[in-house]
Amino acid sequence: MAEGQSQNTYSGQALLYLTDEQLRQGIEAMFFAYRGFTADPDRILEGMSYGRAHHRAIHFIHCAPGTTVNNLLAILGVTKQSLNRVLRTLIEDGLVTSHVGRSDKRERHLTLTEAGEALEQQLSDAQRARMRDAFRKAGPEAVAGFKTVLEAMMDDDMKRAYIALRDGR
Amino acid sequence: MAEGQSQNTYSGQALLYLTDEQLRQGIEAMFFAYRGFTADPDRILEGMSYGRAHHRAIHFIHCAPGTTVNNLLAILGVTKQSLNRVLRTLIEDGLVTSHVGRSDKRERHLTLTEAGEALEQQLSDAQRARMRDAFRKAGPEAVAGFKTVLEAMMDDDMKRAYIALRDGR
DNA sequence: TTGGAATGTCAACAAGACTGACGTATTTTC
DNA sequence: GAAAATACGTCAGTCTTGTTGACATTCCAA
Repeated sequence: MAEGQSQNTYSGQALLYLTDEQLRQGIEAMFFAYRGFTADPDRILEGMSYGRAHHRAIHFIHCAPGTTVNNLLAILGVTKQSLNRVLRTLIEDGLVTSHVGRSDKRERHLTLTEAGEALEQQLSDAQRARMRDAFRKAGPEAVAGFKTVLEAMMDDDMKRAYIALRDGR
Repeated sequence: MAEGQSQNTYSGQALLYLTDEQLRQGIEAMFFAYRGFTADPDRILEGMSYGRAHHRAIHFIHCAPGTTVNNLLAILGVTKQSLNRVLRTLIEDGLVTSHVGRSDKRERHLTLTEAGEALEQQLSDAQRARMRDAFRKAGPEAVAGFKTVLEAMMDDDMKRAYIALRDGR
């Protein structure tokens, strides 16, 4: 692990947090933390023939009720065919309703049913509980830093989607 | 988004960063940031018949040269069948070598070949570049908070693996 | 009005995860 | 020394979730 150490020692002390070793730590922290992040909802979903993809769809339909398939596509970053399979099962199972658009009949507007909202609640309760524990342990300043770094790590279009969701509420 | 607001207003100001809305923001930040986090290596890997699973294996073999299959299994959190498929191709392609253990001949010790190290370098350069940009934009205090929150979000055994890797260097 | 663009659906396939069962070599335990 | 446990590999089958390709419907603008 000696490679590339030299290129980061330009100005002595101030940039020590940018050494390759620190960056590698950050990378591994992301990897392990993401596992924890998804563990609880995954556990709930397993055995009910749903997966993480269903969770994501439910999450964002809950946040933006009446959103279109295309809109959801942009947020989730998958192909429409992939999303369609997930949506189809959710609609069949009565968790999501799909309404033909009034002004543009090509569009389908998606909404959670009562059952869908109930599952969303269950999933996000579990995920929030972990996030809340982590936030509480870390304290408000750490949480601010956490969000700052994550935002800086996003692709530009993902950042736009994130900001739009955040400010749209 | 009116549900559950009341349960977090116990003590007025101090815990505002723990509202459901703040937690939801954190959840979405994790989702979007993780996409950015994996985007660059994914782009490099695509078209060379490797995927994210290969990247993860290469990463941790690089970090702990001579590690055993069992060890890697524990860190990656997948089944041996799943890991085996990945390792087999990496060994066939001459990126990883597998040596029978000296003291315990049941074990296989895994190491990156020169070609393997080259690919690791290419992948981690890309991932570190993004992490470095994010860290630099956010500043040292934010980075400290970022790591604190991520660590608090891990499952206990993942945290142990993370700490061991961190302190083992 | 007609042809292109946009939206969404169906079908087939691949990667990567999983379980379960089995085989082999080696080590540990009784 | 025999039996149990461990480490690893492999075959076969399934599931989720991503991909492309082909196609129907709807809208809009030339």
